[in-house]
Amino acid sequence: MTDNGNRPGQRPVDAADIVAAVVRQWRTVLPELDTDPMELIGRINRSAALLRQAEDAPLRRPGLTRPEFELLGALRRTGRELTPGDLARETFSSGAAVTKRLKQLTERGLVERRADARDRRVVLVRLTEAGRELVDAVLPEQLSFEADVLSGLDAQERHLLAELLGKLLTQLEGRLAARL
Amino acid sequence: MTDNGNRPGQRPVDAADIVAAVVRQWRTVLPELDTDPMELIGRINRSAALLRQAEDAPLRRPGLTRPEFELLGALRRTGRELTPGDLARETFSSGAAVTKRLKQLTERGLVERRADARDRRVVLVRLTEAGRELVDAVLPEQLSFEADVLSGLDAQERHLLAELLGKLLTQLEGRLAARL
DNA sequence: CGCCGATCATTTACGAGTGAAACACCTGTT
DNA sequence: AACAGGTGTTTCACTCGTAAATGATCGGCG
Repeated sequence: MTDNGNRPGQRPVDAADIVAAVVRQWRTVLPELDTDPMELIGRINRSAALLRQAEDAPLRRPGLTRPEFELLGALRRTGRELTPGDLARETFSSGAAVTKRLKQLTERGLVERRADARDRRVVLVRLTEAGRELVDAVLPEQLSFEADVLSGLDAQERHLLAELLGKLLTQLEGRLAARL
Repeated sequence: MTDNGNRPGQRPVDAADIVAAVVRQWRTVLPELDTDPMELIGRINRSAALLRQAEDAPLRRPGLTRPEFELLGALRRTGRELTPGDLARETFSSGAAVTKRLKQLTERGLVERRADARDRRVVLVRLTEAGRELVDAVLPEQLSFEADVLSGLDAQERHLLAELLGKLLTQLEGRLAARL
């Protein structure tokens, strides 16, 4: 494939991103360090931070935050009513956070709560018509915006990257679930 | 060309990670959606979240948060005194956050502030001896912990992944810098 | 020299998330 | 039937981050 002068003892990375610069600094100060994990984890974190910062442009227009949108999205894609507990699991946030978001989204008329008939502890949450319409309107914009942001990579690179991250994620999910 | 049916093995989408499951849900509900960006961005975000959640184990022992450690690391790897403004740029956080962290780290005796002689607006921050020792003690542990977390991928996959993310990051940095 | 806009750090007010406690309710056991 | 323990949701107290305002200082320009 690409031979980028992968000489042993010398690193293949002449990349221009910030993480590469940071790693170079570390190596000049503490040369015996194994900096490999930084190159990967640092880049994942940094990419996520950059994406989070910019990616939400189409969401901000209707005044949504990303966690709010993910909550609405979970309801939309499952197609059924979900409990706050379900939503906490689906969006990987605490129950308390879900309660707060539900409060706001209810006030805006995007979701509705109703009591469960059989078990009165549980609350069932569903999208209102307005909520469903909002998700259906925003999601394509958001996806096209994201596609644009990712357009610096060609389709093959994107798929390869997604595949590798999927593999990593599968491992992490198993490994970290075990630790909890 | 995107015949991404549910045939296992043909597309890389038979992955078992959570993002794949989410994408599958979206496709059954809104089949006309181009879900490709989700597979990539979703996985980046989710990986970052999972890593953040677990990765900091060696940091917590000495009672450090990750942002605090990154501040100390910036001082250690540059080898010079930095101003709060520098630190804000290096750690990608707001100036106010840096001020708060400096307060705590100063109280713990890990960093020191001193006034700049030429320009009395600026403050120069440096590691104390204890701070330097702490970074040097914790960093190898942290890196080895991270290497362990990443061990589900083999070396070749890790390097390929790091390389692709580096390319993405380079693009994002340019693109998003332009938007600000 | 003295003012004016710019720059740097800090303070302030506030919003959002978290873990733990509180509350309501269910279920199996005696 | 009553209770004990478990589960689901909400509330509470707290921490952390941010944006905007504040205060101090610099540099240039009339």
